[in-house]
Amino acid sequence: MAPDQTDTGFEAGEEEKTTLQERVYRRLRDEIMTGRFKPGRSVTIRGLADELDVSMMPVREALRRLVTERALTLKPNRRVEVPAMTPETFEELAEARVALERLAAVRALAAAEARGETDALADRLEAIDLEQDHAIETGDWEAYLQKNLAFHFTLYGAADSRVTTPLIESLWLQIGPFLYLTRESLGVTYNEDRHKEAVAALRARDADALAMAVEQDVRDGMGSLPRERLPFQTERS
Amino acid sequence: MAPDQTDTGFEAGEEEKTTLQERVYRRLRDEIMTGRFKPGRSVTIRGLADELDVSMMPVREALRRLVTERALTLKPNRRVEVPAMTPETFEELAEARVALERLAAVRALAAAEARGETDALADRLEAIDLEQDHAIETGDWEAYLQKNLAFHFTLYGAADSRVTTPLIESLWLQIGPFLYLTRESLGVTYNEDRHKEAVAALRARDADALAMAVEQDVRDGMGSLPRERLPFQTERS
DNA sequence: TCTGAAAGAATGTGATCACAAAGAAAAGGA
DNA sequence: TCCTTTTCTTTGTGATCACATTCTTTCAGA
Repeated sequence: MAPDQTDTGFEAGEEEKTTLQERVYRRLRDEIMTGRFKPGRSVTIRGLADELDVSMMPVREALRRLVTERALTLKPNRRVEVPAMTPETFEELAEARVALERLAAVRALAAAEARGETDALADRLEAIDLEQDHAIETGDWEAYLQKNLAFHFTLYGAADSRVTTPLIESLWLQIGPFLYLTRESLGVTYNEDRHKEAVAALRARDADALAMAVEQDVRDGMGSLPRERLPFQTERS
Repeated sequence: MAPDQTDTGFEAGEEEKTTLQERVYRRLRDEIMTGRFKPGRSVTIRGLADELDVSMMPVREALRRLVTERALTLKPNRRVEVPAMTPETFEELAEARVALERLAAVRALAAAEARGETDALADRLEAIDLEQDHAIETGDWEAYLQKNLAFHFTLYGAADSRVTTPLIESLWLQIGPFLYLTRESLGVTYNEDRHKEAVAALRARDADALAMAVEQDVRDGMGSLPRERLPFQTERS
């Protein structure tokens, strides 16, 4: 993993020599992403500093960074909390994902083709998709989400986009914790495998079909969740 | 302006009672946006702290925030600098703008229509556009950019999008300084007025036409700049 | 004149402290 | 029992300092 703030950081991280702030940030983000930080939980600088056995400074900067990335919210009281998800925000996140991930997918195809790595990329994606199928069969919700994330970012990573990819990451950071929170209330159900459609489009060098497969994948994944059973927050919990 | 980090902050700010860090952040961002921070300029915490007559802390947090928003870059040396623009990044920024601003425009139309404010919005946009025309006639590059920014964010602001608008702002923050830097090397030239097309589409409640007008406006604005004369950096300057 | 090592200055990171504001708890009055 | 007021605690913000790393300058040797 790169030592600076520009690395995507979505890969599982080995402990490396970086700044303390960076490690605190990664740890907190990981906990948020996997839903271990429940909305409404009090997040205080001193509390986390004690818990992580560091001083206030690294925690403070990590929290600010997460707030800037919208993984956390800064309330008018200056207090930080895990943001609550509303149906409106959820809808908007889905739309933004469609817009940006279509773009990223098309760019990925162009970049991979330019380097002659399109088929190699398709192979890698296919392998990930197989693992995801396995997760679905065994009903492993966390593994399913993990493989889904890997699929998408492996695809977009091929584009080497320093603009688009970070934007998409920001969206996942907002959606992620919410999806993990649904793991108790939902079984894994999937109608059509859009990932296989995407891989096929990739092999066919069909940008339009690829964009459509990605769009449908996003819509399926976020739209199929039954609204009334999602853990939207109306009050604190 | 809101006291927390979620406000867009693109409006001209009156001095209000916020945190020191917030004011430092706003000031630095404004200087970056208007190109007063030339790429390659050394940006140090202590230097800015002395210059702004505050301690290191507010500057430190403001810089980190700007780095997270990609208005500044954190080099591997841990030093912060104004990022250089490359043709590839410029192209990608344009594509991302098209994707997100189409979405924001369509959402703005829907939201305005739901509140019955579509014509009022169109009126406001028309007024801004007139001012922009004036800026073009007088050859005032800064005013032109300023009015262009106002037009776009007035439109998107109608959507009340807490997800999409910040993403677009992040893109403008990366493009803005670059555009301001071109003010010496370029005259203001504009072929067709896409803003008028956008207003017309808004009045006609035609989402597709609106999206197309916005897309063309973005492409015109960024594509019409003659590549060879843009201040891309290959070395430090 | 050029190259490379060494000394000095400058910088980012992290820790600790002071202070004001916000929250929570306790006490007082009806 | 309920509401208001007061006290005490907790929290974020900003300042200052120490230390290790990096950058810059200086100087010696060829």
